[in-house]
Amino acid sequence: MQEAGQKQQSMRRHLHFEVEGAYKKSIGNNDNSWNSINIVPNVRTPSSPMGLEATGLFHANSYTISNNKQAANFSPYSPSGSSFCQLEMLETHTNNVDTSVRNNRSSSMPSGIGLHLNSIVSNCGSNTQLARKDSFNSSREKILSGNKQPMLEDSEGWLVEYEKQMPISQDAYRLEEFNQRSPKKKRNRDNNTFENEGCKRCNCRKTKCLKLYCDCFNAGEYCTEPCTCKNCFNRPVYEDTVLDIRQQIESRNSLAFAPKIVQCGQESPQNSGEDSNQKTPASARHKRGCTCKKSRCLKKYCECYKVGVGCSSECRCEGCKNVFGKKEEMEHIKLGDKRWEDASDGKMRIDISQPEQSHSDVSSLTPMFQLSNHGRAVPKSQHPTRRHLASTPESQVLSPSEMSPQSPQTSDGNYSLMNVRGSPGLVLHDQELDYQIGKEVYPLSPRWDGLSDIHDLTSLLNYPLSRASSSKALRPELSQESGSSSHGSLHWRNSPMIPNVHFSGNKFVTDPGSNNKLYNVPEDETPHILKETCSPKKAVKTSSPNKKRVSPPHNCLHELRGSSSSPSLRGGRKFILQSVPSFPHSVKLKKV
DNA sequence: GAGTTTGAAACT
DNA sequence: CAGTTTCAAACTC
Repeated sequence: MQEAGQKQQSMRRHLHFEVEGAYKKSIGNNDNSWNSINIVPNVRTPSSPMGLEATGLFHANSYTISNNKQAANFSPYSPSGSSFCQLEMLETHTNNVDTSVRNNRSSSMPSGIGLHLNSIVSNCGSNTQLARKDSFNSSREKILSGNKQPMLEDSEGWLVEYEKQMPISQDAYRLEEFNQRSPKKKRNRDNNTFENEGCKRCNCRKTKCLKLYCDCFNAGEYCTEPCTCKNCFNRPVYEDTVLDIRQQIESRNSLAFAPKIVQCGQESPQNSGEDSNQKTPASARHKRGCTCKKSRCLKKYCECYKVGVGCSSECRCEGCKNVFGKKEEMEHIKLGDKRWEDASDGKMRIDISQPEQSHSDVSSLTPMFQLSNHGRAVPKSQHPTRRHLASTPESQVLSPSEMSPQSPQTSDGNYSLMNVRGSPGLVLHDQELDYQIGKEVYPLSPRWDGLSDIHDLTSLLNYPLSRASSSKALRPELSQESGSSSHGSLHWRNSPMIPNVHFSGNKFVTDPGSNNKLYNVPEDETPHILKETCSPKKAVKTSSPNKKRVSPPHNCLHELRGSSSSPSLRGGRKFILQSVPSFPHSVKLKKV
């Protein structure tokens, strides 16, 4: 630490935190200071005065919150023994604030491991993706139970308790207030939101960035420097807090952090007799729809417009004029588009026999932009430079940032990767999706919301699991090594855009060894979080346009299928990803 | 830049 | 669960 400090400029302030011995929370969340946090491992520091203790939290403690990149970057430093870290604040205003870093849940790693699925601005290099806490729930609970740390019963209450134990936090708050950017800067921030920063940052004042009001939090990201929020808890140092609250929110609404934009093409036709826009080329839409009454869906107040999608039957908007697709238009289109379905045999197929074609073909399935731009800027998702988007056409979840005309262009490959990793897209609400390898058919639960890329079953398979944050049910690996790599195996996993990430335990982990494995999740192993929402009642709720809070639609396919006796497989269409030579370029999605 | 409007989220 | 309040972003002046 000394050395490290000496290397730093004299202006640097040092925040010390004991990684192993004490669990300290820092309220040093001043926006500016946040930027300049560096956490340097291997530095021993005095125990924090903070009363919060958490033992055994840190085993791999190196991470760096890079001020330069406006991001919290956690380096995979794992000093088996070193339990102390130094948090260096560069030009910080909160020099006396101890910071606890409960880190190294690979979740926070830039590699994309543990990326939250709902990231909307995954291309924002400045954002730190939140990790699923699931993977370390057990340890955390142990820690907490033995830690006397207040458990979250109420997010606000928890914070209150939290803050009570952190006298420093009060000062930090004052400091923060003192250093708070003036509202005047808000405009600057606004200017930075998309065009300049490439990502949208928040300006929360009262919610501590721990509610869905906060765009960062909502997107599963930590607040970063561009944010002008106050009393922000949505930062890596409060990872546990964030994750707890997220879990709470998810407990209220399991889809709270689910992708808001889905490919309706994947929705069951039955899902509606009315909601057939899924079949339309303009298949992307807002999952819950909007409820605009005055803006006519022509302003960014509108959730649909904001992300560049047309309104759908899910919307309860009034006087919809959405340039990306009016509600009425969407419904009209959906009725007419049959490309998803093979009329001759009633089987649904996606033929992506050729790479480029597959892209174009699939893209044709996601024509939302094509159909609905209406002369507006083409959503970034179509931007040629976004190779991953180009190569992962519609099947992937269209993140708002991708879809938004305002979304920034990604400067590096990160975006796409993250997007693929974290933005599962297609939502199967009512259809069984199986993929066939050779002669075997592997069921993919339609409950899985994450069919993000036909090319990427990995993504597809992983997403739902991620959704099952609290689920202990872990799907077994599909590992369809049965087929030859060229034939039976699904090549998409080899796709450059497909990270070798899979869902292990409760989080995403890189699995170098299983890079080529497929995952098969028996239906009965569907994450309970998804299962539990499968009651007809909830399904109705989901489909109800009047519901603000949405239940997982995908879980309810039974209902969507009608009230047929057996929810899981019967009554619904079954999709089979038919493998053809040279998959992934030759994959057929077959409805059986 | 201040104030207003808007609709989602949260609350009752 | 419907109605209300709170919130932060979007928008207007």
